[in-house]
Amino acid sequence: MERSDFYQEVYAIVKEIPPGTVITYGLIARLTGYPQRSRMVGQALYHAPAVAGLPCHRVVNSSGKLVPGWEEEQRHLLEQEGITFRKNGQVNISRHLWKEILL
DNA sequence: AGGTTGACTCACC
DNA sequence: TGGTGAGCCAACC
Repeated sequence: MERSDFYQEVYAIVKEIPPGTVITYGLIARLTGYPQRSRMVGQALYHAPAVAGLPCHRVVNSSGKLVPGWEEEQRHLLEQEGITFRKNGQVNISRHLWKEILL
């Protein structure tokens, strides 16, 4: 499996995340068939071309934390979709997780 | 070639 | 709940 293939799979999954839901790096890694590569999912998104128009603001880590250095704008985008946050500023994952993909 | 780094996660305190 | 430490893996010095 080439790096670009893995990246493309990640992008394909992220592209399908419905508005108003979120998903974690670990879950994306699982869906690609490489459950140990959660860190690589982050790399893929970091290197994702802006023109791809991916809803990468809907990807958060397993504790609900936002992307380092992008918290403010990301939070706005998520709030516009109806995502709610906890007191500590982290996404309320249990409520908004994209569950359909787990079936 | 070997050490460091990070958009991570899990198991334990 | 929240913090910490170990495991993780490919990219990048």
